[in-house]
Amino acid sequence: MIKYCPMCGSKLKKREGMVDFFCENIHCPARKIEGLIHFVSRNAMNIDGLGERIMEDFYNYGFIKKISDIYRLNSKREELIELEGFGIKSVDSMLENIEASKHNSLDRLLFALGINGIGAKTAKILCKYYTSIDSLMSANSTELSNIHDIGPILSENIVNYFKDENNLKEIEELRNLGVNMSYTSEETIEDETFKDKRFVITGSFENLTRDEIKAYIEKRGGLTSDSVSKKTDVVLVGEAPGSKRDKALELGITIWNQEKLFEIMGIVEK
DNA sequence: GAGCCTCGAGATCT
DNA sequence: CTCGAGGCTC
Repeated sequence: MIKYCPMCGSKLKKREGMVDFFCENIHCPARKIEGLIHFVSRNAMNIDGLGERIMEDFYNYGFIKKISDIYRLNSKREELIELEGFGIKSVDSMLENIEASKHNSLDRLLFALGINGIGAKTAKILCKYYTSIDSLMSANSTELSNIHDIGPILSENIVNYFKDENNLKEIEELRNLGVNMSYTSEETIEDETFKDKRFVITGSFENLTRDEIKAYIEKRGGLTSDSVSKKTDVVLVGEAPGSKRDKALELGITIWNQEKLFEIMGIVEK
């Protein structure tokens, strides 16, 4: 079944293993909006109060056409307050959150930029070798390929991204607007309960998001990943698990249900 | 020992 | 999908 983009009429492509469709047309407004939404999203720049809905509206009103516009929004304060559904409080809180995001570490920014193939994890890996965006920008593909987990394709994607005039311009704009471009976050491990244990999470848990569980595990020296393999130590199975549960059973991997997880978290936390 | 292939593992970033 | 390990060939 072929689907078409409601925004520009181009064909929609399905991404392998992903639920969403995306528009083939690089210049499609829908794609630009998607990119902007990605930029502010939880695991990227994490700007609260500027969600999907609002971003779409702001794009259509012309307040935000490109990512650097997010950091120019404070000059539109008076206009924003006049908008329906907004007031002094919500606008100021949003602007504060935007301001705060300027201090994010480089790995968040790298992920937020949406470089092809560079997700949250790969962004962190890159930051271990390049602690500022300038050093990353001046790296060539041979050098990048030498990094474990970065191969020729990712290297090319990175180099090409930083070759693009528009991208370079945007990065300079962001820099001038005060966005941090160096790696500052350090992994804080509280204890080693889960040292070198590999976890996979499937399904949902009461009162806890996946990210919270993930953070909990990582703080205790554990690792999380998205796919089950024989290297996985524990699979956390919540409500409505996916095929990961089946795979865990197939491979005979330890399974913890919600009860077990909460029990362990209770013991560890006291 | 370079150049292939295949395959398991793990990340993808809209 | 991409990466890298390991196996195979020349």
